[in-house]
Amino acid sequence: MKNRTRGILAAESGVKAETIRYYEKINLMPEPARTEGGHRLYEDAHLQRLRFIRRSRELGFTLDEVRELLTLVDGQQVSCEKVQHIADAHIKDVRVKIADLRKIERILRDMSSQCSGEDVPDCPIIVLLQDD
Amino acid sequence: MKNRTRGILAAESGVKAETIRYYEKINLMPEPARTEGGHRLYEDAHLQRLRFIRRSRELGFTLDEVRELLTLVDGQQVSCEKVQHIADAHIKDVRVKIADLRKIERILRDMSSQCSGEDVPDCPIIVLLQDD
DNA sequence: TTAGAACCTGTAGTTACTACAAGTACAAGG
DNA sequence: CCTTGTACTTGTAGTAACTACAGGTTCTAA
Repeated sequence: MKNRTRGILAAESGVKAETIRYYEKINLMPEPARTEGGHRLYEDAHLQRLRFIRRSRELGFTLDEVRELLTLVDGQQVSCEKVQHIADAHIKDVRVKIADLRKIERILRDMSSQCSGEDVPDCPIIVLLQDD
Repeated sequence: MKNRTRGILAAESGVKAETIRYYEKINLMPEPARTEGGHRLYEDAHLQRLRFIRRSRELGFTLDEVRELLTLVDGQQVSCEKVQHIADAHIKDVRVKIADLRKIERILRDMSSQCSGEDVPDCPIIVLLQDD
């Protein structure tokens, strides 16, 4: 019910004011009403939508995935199946990323442990980075 | 000793030909000699440097970090201490990323498990995404 | 009324590439 | 020697998801 300016919406949603404008530009957020002078006025629906976007982004969904999710939300009845499909695909991505980072962490740890930290001519880390 | 064109260097290094040109533009790779007609001719040193860059990138170092590492390599004597410092800072970054992704994975898993996949009016995933 | 904060617009910068378009060089086969 | 096709040359624009201006206007509170 309450109308708010962009700065207020930013504070309420946790999304930066400039980002809100960006989301409007790429049609992720609908254009709000304006004051006579041209200032944006946001309603509760905007806040709800923006929080949805923020939460989705925090969970690592791309803006395209968020857009898909929002399309499903916008439809009169949400297709649970489709939502779950998007979420499950994303879980897979996240798991792959974790596995990759674990490998990287192990290699970095091994490299660093071989380095005494003293200024010897051939730093083991550099040598390892040069290996193919 | 062997000279090579950009395409050959790309094949030997595992870095795409266009990316090599990009690295030259941002002064990560030195300008190579040219044929009379203007084609680039790379030497072994270029290959070695490019492999170093590729390996560092694979381990998640940013180009700025790679640049720092290369500066240390370029110095007549490598400072092992500085190299280890960069590597250790990067390990920390990687660990933070892994921790974040684990949290995300758990939340996504929980969300998905609450969703039956049937088309009920309020998909639990959507509801959870709307929570603040 | 006036000062200053917050807003408006459009545009450029960020990271690390990738993908053109339009033209030139080179290597191999005949 | 000539042709043909591939690989090369350049500069520029696009990608994701913002972020940061500049230069000007509106709103709010004292």
